[in-house]
Amino acid sequence: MSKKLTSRAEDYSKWYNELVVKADLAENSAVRGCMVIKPYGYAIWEKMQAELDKMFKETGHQNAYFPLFVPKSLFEAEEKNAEGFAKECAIVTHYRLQNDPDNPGKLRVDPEAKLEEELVVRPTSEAIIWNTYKGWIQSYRDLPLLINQWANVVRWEMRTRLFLRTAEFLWQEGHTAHETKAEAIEETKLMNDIYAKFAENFMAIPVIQGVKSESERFAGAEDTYCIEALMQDGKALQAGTSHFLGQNFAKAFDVKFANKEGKQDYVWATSWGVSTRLMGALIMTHSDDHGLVLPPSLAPNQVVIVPIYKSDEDFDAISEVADTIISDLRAKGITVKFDKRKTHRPGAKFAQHELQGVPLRIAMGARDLANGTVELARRDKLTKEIVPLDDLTETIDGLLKDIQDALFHKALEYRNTHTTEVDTFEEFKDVLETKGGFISAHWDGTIETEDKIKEITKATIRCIPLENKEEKGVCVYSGAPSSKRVLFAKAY
RNA sequence: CGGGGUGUAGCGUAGCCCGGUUAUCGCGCCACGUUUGGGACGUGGAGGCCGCAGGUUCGAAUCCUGCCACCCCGACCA
Repeated sequence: MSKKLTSRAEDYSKWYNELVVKADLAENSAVRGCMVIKPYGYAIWEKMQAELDKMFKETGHQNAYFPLFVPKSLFEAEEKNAEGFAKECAIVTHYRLQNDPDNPGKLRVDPEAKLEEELVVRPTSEAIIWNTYKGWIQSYRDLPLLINQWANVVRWEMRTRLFLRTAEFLWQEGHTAHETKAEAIEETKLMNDIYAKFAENFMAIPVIQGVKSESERFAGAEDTYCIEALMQDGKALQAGTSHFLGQNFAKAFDVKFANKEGKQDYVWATSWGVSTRLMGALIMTHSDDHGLVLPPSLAPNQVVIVPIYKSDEDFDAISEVADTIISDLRAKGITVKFDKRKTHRPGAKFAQHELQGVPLRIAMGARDLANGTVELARRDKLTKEIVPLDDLTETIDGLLKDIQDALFHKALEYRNTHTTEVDTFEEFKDVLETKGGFISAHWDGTIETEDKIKEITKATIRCIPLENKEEKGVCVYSGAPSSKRVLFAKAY
């Protein structure tokens, strides 16, 4: 087995898969297309959950939980939504097994136990939630209703990939109901903004906020806002979405309320979500050939201490100093792990912690004890320095902030140098092929052009960026007039 | 679901074309000893229905047929 990861130049997909498995984040399960998230990977997910949850609650949202199963009749109530997800649904048709008379020791589905109505395993929860909201909303006094749920969903995809597209995945989905259209749109934008802040400040992943074109829009939505990130191989990844659902679900599920004038009106809705896919974004944004690189805010352990010793006496002496360092760091809110395993040599520990992306490593041996120093190594730049034990806590605190910042700016720099404005289709194809990344170009606004470009180049419109200014131009493909540049890329 | 590829120990593999001793090698694993400032070394050891089911043959990992699984490229998608 090679000690290094596969070179990404050779095969980015393989590199990604190897990294996910070797860094102990996740692996494929025995169930087709499903993923086992291992403890280390799950610890990262928990950190993400905690931060998102905090941001949701700060903006007035509450958590709740709705059923995994959606009766087919409810599922099909909002037609566009149902149609959009129909091709990737897992369906429960029976509720009992029995001994198979033809195969002793085996079980079969009891044909007598067929459900009256099939149950769809939720690919998303709008249907079951709006059916419930119907009973919760009667008056404007019940609004806004701001609810989020942490759940698993199932989408029976043809092709799957660890974290990026698994048959079952974990996510949060927010579902809100509002009195007015303006308020619902405001909520949609607010949540997209929260996702952008989370991605950039917490995960150190720069994102572009924008609106989806009609063909990429969520089934059943009036408008889909999104955050788009650029991966190191030049492909784009949709990292989060926030939908303005208009009154589509309110009408489909008959959710009306009495407004201040005493008249009945349908409520306005939003839904928004991010998933374990964000972990894929994390891996593909920051990692290098030594393994994962974690921003300090997401690392289960921000610092690891590796003792280097020959005798038990040495170890005891090092442990004593290490204990002081640990309590100082913890007092400052920094998470630290003392890797005191006697079964592994220092070199093996170094390699493992690098693979797992621990931001800072302290190595301490007899030499350091004598000098009152430690060796401090930072994961992102792979640099090492000898630093004095005095004010080590401050040094580390500063370095962690610096790493968080450096990771974001490195990724931002990459995105900036891989975002290209083009004005001709020749240039479009050339940039896509030779350089990749985001392509900013004029588009005539038609689905036909979008489809044609996709067919020829495999690039899709990732979004119409919110920050793009009005600019007169002509469509890169059709030559028809256009008022704004949009962002194209090959996507995951 | 179309096109291509691969299934040999926990992982990565040799052998297959041209059938023939006890299935190769590396990593990992176990024991003991020596080691420990960047993935240690030595000695010994355990681990295989060679994807599954048939067939051909004195004899099959190897040849034939069928099936299954996985990977890659499409279509689909957060």
